[in-house]
Amino acid sequence: MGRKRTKSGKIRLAEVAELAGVSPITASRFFRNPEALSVAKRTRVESAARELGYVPNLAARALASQRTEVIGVLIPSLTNNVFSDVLRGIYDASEGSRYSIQLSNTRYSILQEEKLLRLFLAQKPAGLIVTGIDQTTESRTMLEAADCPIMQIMEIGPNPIDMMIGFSHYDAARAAIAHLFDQGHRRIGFVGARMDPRVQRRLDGYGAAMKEAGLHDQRLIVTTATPTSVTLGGALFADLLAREPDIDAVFCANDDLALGVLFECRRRDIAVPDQIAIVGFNDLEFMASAVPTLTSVRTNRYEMGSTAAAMLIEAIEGKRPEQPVLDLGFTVIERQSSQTQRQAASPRSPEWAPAVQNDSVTNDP
Amino acid sequence: MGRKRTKSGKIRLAEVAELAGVSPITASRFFRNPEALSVAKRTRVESAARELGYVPNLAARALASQRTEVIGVLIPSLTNNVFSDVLRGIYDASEGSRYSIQLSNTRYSILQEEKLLRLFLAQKPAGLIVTGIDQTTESRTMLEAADCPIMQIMEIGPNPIDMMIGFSHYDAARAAIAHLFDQGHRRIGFVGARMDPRVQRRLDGYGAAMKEAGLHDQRLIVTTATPTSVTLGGALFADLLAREPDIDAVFCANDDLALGVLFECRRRDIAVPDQIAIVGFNDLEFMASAVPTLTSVRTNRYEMGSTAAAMLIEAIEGKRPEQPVLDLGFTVIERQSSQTQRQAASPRSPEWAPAVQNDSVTNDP
DNA sequence: AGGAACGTTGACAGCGCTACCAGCAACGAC
DNA sequence: GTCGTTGCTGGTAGCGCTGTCAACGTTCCT
Repeated sequence: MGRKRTKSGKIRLAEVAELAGVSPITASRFFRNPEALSVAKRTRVESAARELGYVPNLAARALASQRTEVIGVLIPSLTNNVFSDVLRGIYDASEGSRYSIQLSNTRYSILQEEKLLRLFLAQKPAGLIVTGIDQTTESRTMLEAADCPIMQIMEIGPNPIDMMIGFSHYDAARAAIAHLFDQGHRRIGFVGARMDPRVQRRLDGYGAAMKEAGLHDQRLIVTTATPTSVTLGGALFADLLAREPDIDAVFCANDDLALGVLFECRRRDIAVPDQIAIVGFNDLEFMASAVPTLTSVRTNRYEMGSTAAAMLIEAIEGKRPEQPVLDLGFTVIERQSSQTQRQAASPRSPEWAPAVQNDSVTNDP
Repeated sequence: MGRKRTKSGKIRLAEVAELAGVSPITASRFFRNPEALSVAKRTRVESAARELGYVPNLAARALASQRTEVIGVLIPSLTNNVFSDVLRGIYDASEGSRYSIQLSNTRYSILQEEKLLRLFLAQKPAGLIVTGIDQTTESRTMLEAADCPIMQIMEIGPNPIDMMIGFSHYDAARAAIAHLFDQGHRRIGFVGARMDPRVQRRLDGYGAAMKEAGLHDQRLIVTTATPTSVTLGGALFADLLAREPDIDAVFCANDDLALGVLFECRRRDIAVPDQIAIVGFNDLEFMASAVPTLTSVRTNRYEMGSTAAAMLIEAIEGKRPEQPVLDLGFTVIERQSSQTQRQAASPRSPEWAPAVQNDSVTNDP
């Protein structure tokens, strides 16, 4: 009958092995651990595989080996720019590795996260990336019991489940407020939307800084559970102004809100930064380009994603990092929107020039 | 010895079947086609599965059935807002279905796309979503030979591989230019970046409209292969102005560029729309919020993703749509940035108000 | 020279599920 | 009463790959 062919006409490992003149198991090893083969067989299998155009059947491999080569990723939003940068890092780092990414959207719900976690874990992923440190206790239990490496990203905190990579949103917010204090601002408002745990911690950092300076005032804080948007930034700022017309600065929980505030200032002919300073968070690309250029807290999102995926893959392959918690820090990028008159008088870049960024107040741990 | 347990301690279908007092194959059917079972057995299997907390092993299922429940998605960019909206639609529509999404990033390279396609096809996906209509001939051959439904998204054109959903970028650009003509503009510049095929077709639409009006001038067109950004919008606009100071409008290939142009106008004290009108493309959220509010061409991105996934799943399950090509149309959203003095004199929304959108020039096929 | 140690290879036996087809009961048509 | 026909159920036989462990040849040491 000659050599058997798989029903679908696809090449199997057995065919490769036959052509190479080795046993199937040896051919199998070639794909998983080539170093274990003698050079002679290695080249024979390699050329046989190439000649036949062999592609391994992942389902069969997963079934036989009792594990998959899938990294599960749980993020709260698919559309938030912040997460797309992180995601790009994750995908870039996973490319070229044998692992593929399985992505799911928790929509900022830890209950949804728990549900998805259960789904993921049931398929024995090779590793898992989850967002933040605020899982349900049930989720935490499952993650701790999981027999694969776990990476928590976006922020750092106590009691990592396994590995953790991010930065302190609390400290970042404090640094932003410190910068505003430096520039002489005192009545600093806070504008926040969505209020997920990380935004909440930024608010906490803001609150702590204000309290220490004896400047805290609950009425300076405007937040909403509504998803963030530029338009919302303008609306929240309008609320803030209506309540507290004497504010001299606004710290926005993210850059979209900051842009909305800027537009609202423009609508009302409020001079930025002379009448009101604006500071955003994340340092999205447009911040450097706005008029005036907008101060923001830069976070290393792409690096966070790529490092997380790279570390996770290392851990999957047995090389656990000596430092399981990595603080990627942040940088307050000071731009025109928060610089006082005196400093703006000798601008580092002329007003009309394509916005140039000047880094400062770095926190690189 | 009692009942056998899987090595990992997980519940297998056989255990469920045993508890339910049916054969494994009957239990299997319960999960794939419950209607085929008698009501009695159906409930027995269901409660047995629940009691044991059974979760099917997808790898075994894929191996035995020779097909996966994976939908492959190939998009050019993970960070472009346009695609994140589409993706969200795809993920939302796939949720609740049995299918999972396998995402890959082609980085705007059709060679990379071909490579990824080969990878995907080798794993026999249940269906495939690819971006655009400009595949390599090799890719096209593979897709046509694939034994799963294929969905092309983002635009429509002749010769669909299988199914197609999108809109005409050419027509959308023409509609935008027609609107500018309506408003009395004649020297209309084009600013484009990245220049992927869809941006190219917008440029073609612009060119055709200008030619027909006898206003075409190659010097009005500024493009670059560089990835798009707000900052780049400002820079390209600066180039355009340097070359053609007498332009009275700019059509931007996307909204980020438009925002950059707006900021650059502000930097140079150019009045918008009085001196120069601005029209963007995609109608991202911030366009309605800018000062002045920015005219744009709205596209139905989320709907595109969700409909594509829903139609694909239907097709996978044998219910092919009677109409395999779906035109989702577009809408020119006219805002302050392109409305002439006369009309602005009686604004539909006061200048200072939170931006309100007024839809018009709809193309809903 | 004998044996241990190492590097390399192969046989066997599944992994958990489903395709295929056969079997059986219940029912209606002729 | 016999013969389909339909609806449901089960047995058999893998899907393509890898874990385990034994066996082989070679080298190096004593």
